Amino acid sequence: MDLTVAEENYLKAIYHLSDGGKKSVSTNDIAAEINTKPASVSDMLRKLGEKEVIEYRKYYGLQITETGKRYALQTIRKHRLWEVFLVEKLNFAWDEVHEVAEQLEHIQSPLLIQRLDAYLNFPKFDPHGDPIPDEFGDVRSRPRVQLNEMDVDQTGQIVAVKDSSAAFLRYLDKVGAYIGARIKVLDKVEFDGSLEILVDQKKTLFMSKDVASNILVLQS
Amino acid sequence: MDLTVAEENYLKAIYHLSDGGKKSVSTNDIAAEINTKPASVSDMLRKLGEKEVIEYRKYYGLQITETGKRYALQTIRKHRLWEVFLVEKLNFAWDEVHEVAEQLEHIQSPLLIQRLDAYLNFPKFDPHGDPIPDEFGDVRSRPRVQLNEMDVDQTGQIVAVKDSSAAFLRYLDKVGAYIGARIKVLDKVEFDGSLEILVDQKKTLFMSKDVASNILVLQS
DNA sequence: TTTCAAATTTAGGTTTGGCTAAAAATAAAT
DNA sequence: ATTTATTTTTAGCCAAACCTAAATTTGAAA
Ligand SMILES: [Mn+2]
Ligand SMILES: [Mn+2]
Ligand SMILES: [Mn+2]
Ligand SMILES: [Mn+2]
Repeated sequence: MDLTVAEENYLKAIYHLSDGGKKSVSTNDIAAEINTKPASVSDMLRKLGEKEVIEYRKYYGLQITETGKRYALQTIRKHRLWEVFLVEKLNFAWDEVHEVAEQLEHIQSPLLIQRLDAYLNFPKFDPHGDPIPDEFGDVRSRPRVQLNEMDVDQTGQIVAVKDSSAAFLRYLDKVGAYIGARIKVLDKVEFDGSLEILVDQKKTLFMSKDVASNILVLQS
Repeated sequence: MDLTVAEENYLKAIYHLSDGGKKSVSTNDIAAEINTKPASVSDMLRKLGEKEVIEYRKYYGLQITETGKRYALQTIRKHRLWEVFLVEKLNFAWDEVHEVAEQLEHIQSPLLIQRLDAYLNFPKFDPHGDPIPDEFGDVRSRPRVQLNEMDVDQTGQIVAVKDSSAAFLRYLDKVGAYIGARIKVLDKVEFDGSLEILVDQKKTLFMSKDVASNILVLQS
């Protein structure tokens, strides 16, 4: 069976919102995620149910099926491989890749993805630190915590960002935070949860709790 | 104004069939070229006329406008740049690239094409020897003749193929003809137009007139 | 000049993926 | 146990891009 571009986008949104199939997802949440109206989502859910990529019970939520998960992961794999290509080979900044990858992820050609993967040297993570599923849909996830949940004096390495918006990524560029940076929590303000961190043993940085909650750290 | 994928494909077909805007094109020819029914073509021609990318007079032919030409050349540029990428970087064979390039040519991102062009070192020709229009739509065409029209003892270099079908390209691979090969016409059979050529001063090759007519040569 | 075959267009229908407005179901609050 | 607010679905439309079948136009042949 072949999915349309719209169906691929819905499935990807559902996969993300359900946290990989764990949580149940609401019609309104999907509508917000992909910028459509709830009425359109209802319609599509019926169709996805008929194609058996989700299990859909009207008025109650939906579950993504194993088949659906495979399709979603395939699209995510393509999205992230293209993001790596754009950054590594075409010198895109990490805040410029998302829109283009949203288009490229729908190109149909197994050979293309296989060759691209090899050309990029089988990368395991995309420019935002997100893991790239292998061709069978297996994801190697690393244990990671939100920076705002770390305690004073704890150390680690920035491995990913939760928010991939251009605004957030450019802010990180400006203050000198990047994937791979070694960090240490120097201070935490009780009142608002903001914190002071040391980056690469030389630069100190103040950030709000909101910013910190979008930075994911591998603790050491 | 933004064109849909279908509109881009129609415009590209019209550009090719009209030989770059020179000849007039028929509804049936377009239908054959893009595998649709004449009725669908009529419908689309009306729309393209309204968008003023062609000048359309019902029952009489159509002319592609300057605007239309610019769009067509933009799509052709993207198609050919992607073909170069697939062959040079991802090790696709020259008979494997067309279908994928048909999809990639519709990705919308001026930055992507600009970077891709630079990454490929501003190539002037695609893997089939066709010229790549520059970002302004200017095409640098070389004078070239069909191999079947050359006379005995004339020499030259294969610079392009007219037929880019996988079947034809694989045939050329098999017999050892390729873009860049130096050739000399050794003999021509009066009866059926078939000919014997010398490739790279070492290998002789017999081919039908039909095959020869799809090989384009820069004479020397 | 009439006739006729081929090319082309129009009419009417389908699928996909949207939309708005209205109806229905669920869940929360009295 | 009702009422009410929220969520979700249904009903009815629309546009794009195709289709088949029926009309129309054109141009060539009789
Ligand atoms: Mn992305
Ligand atoms: Mn990413
Ligand atoms: Mn091609
Ligand atoms: Mn080509």
